[in-house]
Amino acid sequence: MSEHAKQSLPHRRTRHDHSTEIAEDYVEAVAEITTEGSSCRVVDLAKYFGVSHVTVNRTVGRLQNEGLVKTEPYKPIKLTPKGKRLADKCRERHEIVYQFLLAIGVDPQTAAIDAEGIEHHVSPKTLDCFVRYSSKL
Amino acid sequence: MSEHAKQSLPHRRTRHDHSTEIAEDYVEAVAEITTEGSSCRVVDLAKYFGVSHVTVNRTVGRLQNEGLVKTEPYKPIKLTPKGKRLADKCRERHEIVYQFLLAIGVDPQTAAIDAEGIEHHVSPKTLDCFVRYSSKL
DNA sequence: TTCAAAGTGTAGCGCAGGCTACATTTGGCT
DNA sequence: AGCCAAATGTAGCCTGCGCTACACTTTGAA
Repeated sequence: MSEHAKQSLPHRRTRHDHSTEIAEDYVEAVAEITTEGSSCRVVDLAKYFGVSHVTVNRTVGRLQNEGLVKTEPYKPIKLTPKGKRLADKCRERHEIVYQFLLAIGVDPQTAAIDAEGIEHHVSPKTLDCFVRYSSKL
Repeated sequence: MSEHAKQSLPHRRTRHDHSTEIAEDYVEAVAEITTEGSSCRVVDLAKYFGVSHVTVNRTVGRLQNEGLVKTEPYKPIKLTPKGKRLADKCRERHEIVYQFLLAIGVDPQTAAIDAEGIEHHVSPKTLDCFVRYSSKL
């Protein structure tokens, strides 16, 4: 019975975070695509995520409302300072998770896939443990 | 450019899995609540996940369509054999992830929370690495 | 037995992500 | 300049998860 109270906290957290994950994925992608040469367009993100340009468009609109990106019609997508900060944080975390998976013996391709899924659910504390372990080798 | 093809696979996968995660969480919860004495009711799941009974009701309906659970109006929720199998698999995977986090030095409470988020994104290969590491201590 | 509380079901709303189909703008090439 | 293809925008639909409000069963206690 009091099990429920104890359990509900983790679950509640997991559930809500979903739309945040997408925001993180997008700013990460915008950062990566932008630095990779030219600018980041809707079509780039559509290819990157394997979704239609419509989905990208609406999501970018949401991110703009949240102050993470900046766009004008038919113009490239840029990160705001806030978006840049988030992207940097995510990129760093992503790298830590990826390197950690490699460190425990996961093959690079699997590590790349799993890191994508895992990164959003790793708390700072756990991330610390990842760093500590990776650097121990 | 060919970067995109390489990248889109991991992302596509991550994205789709979301509704599957909830199915996994539900069968896991039903299994846990049911074995903990009496039967699993809508209200139990609502408390467990910290959501309204309406949300539980609809989700249980979906899971019934997918053949994971069985219910009749005003009756308890039971797992089908298929649901039981999934629940067992998830429980095992969950435990592995949790124990692994403890093994690398994460505190129990944080490990419980992070395990909830991480478990759905761990591939069999990575899970193997987790097992190997945990048993190495 | 009766009746109120707890549990469950249903209607209907919002948000977010997915899509196709169609309209519009850009941009490059002849 | 003109035109076509690619990129972008818009309309409208579906699914899934979240909710409140309200209706209906179950159930236990007076």
